[in-house]
Amino acid sequence: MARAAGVSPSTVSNLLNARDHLMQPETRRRVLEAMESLSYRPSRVAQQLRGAPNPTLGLIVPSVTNPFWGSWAAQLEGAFHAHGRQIYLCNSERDPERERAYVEQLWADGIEHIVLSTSLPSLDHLRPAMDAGVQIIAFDREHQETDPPELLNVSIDNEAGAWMATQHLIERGHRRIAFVSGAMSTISRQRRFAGYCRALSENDIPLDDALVPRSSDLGDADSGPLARTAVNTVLALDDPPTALVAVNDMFALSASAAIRDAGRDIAEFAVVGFDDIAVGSLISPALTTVQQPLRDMAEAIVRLTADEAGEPRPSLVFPPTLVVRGSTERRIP
Amino acid sequence: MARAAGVSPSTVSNLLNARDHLMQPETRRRVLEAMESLSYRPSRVAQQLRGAPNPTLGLIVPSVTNPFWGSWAAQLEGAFHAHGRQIYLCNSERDPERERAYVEQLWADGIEHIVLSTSLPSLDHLRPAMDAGVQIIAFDREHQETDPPELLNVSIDNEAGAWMATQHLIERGHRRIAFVSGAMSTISRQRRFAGYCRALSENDIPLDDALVPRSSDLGDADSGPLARTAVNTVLALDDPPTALVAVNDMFALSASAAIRDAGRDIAEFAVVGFDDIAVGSLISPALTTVQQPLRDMAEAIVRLTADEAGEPRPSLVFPPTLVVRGSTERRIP
DNA sequence: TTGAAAGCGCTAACAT
DNA sequence: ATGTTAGCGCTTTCAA
Repeated sequence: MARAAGVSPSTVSNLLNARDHLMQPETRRRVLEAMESLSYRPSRVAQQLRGAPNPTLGLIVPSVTNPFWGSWAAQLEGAFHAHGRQIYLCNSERDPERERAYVEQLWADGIEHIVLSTSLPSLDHLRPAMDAGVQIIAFDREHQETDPPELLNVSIDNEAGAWMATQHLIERGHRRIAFVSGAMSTISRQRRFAGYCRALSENDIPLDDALVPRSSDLGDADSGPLARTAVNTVLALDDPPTALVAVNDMFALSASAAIRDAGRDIAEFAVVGFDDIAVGSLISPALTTVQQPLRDMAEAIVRLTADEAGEPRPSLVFPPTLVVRGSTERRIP
Repeated sequence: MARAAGVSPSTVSNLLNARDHLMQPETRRRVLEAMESLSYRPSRVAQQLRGAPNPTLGLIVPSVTNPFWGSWAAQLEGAFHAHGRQIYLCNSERDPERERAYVEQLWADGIEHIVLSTSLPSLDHLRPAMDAGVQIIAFDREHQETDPPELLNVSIDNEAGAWMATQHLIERGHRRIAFVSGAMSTISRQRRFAGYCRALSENDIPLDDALVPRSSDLGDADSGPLARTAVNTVLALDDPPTALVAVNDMFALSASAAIRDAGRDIAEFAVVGFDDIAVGSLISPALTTVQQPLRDMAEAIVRLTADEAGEPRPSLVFPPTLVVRGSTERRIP
């Protein structure tokens, strides 16, 4: 391009990088004019080859179909937008191979920071990228003993959240409480289940495996069939539950639908979700759920990525909040 | 890297690009070994500087918070994944400036195809990128007279969809039908409104402006307050509506919540949405809505982006489908 | 105040 | 069967 303005590349570069104090107004004008008429944009690709960082942030989520992940993406996008930074969102379906491919693609595009919202126990598939200096921030995944030291984890206390949900039901008199989830192969789900177990145990309610239907499918893309099977299983028990804790709001809604479809009155049943998706407050009965402080978490991540490397940066755990609504109105005498 | 394997760069390049028929097994081994031990990945940045295309596809959506856009993103991602291609999702909040910035960022990263799911009437802000050869495919935006010829539009027939929704209500006996939307500044919303008007007109029902509350806010991120205001306005009329058509499912759910909050029995009211988000079928009453054939549309886009340039590629319009569920059960005698 | 030259990592044409 | 060279578009000395 520069050539077409009748000046040397370095002159253009100088102007581009605000090193134009000493520049002849006339020259500047000529260059600016040529830029405009050619609608020239400096090639970020060339800049990156020279070592400039790609300012964009990568965000990988398990399933954009689940509105929770959409809200999280929007929240994080908003927080970074306020700092003039953009986000590329990637959908992994929680497939480690897909996750690896996205991380390597972002890496290949020179992106330095990736927020990985996938709570898989092992992060081995990301080793090469991490070794190459890609900074990974894991979201929704509490710190593990075996994690590499450069990994940052940002999460709520999932165990505490599920404990609150379960404790709330117990306080309303429920003692037969099902736990509805897909596969529990992620760290956050394991923690949620642990919170459920602790609440039962603290209240001297024995854990009944029959109330925790198992599945090997995560149900991220579609919780419907899994929740239906689970609900039908527990409703068929001799001593069926009067309440259920779902591993997330989509499971809660799917389970509620299954209860209705089984001909039961949903008002006779208490349901608690997890995540606080927007529709939870629009439906009837409105969904009691556990809320994550997404805004605070997004801002913490903005700060983490702005930090100069080298400083000690601990993993962060945020407190969840129980939001009580109509779906847990009923009290058991 | 190559240097560290004791061979020339071209040798590495040859191997990388499967031009290794004539290669000494011993040499190949040495190179492969060095790659492995350094966990070497060819720099896509350098490759792009040499002219290689970035295989990733850009997808810009108005609001990842709306589950419809999440489903669309997942659908398109799945279709491209089947062809070994990845997608970067960007959230524009329907802000033209944000949209422009994302398009230019994708352009700067060497991405050639962008699916732009924003139905703004003018696309002037994207001219520079389009002139530079970035292929833009507009989704949810029917072709306009003033569109540049290289623009491809992929959309449903929004007018027909809204006509079906309104006609359905009329057939159930409703004659006072509100139209609930945020700002109608997008092409798809204008078309939907046109379909509503045509159905009324064909049935000799006068269009009553009082049943079409106006707003200047699109309500993409949060339809709640807009829907609430709209509902309260129409319910306060002397001759209030018995049914409503919403511009999308989120507005339908928000409006239903507002009706309930106003103390009305939702069963006395008929509601039709638009988009068929997953939760619509999980709630009670389940939401009657207009479905878009997302799978077909995603596959059409895969084909469009695979086409060699130069072939004539017309804009595509798909037919919507009315999905009747419980929210329009009631008949007016 | 501006320009010339080198080099980032890769590929393609050409040479050996 | 492998190496050499030039150049993609930019930035950064250094020189003029």
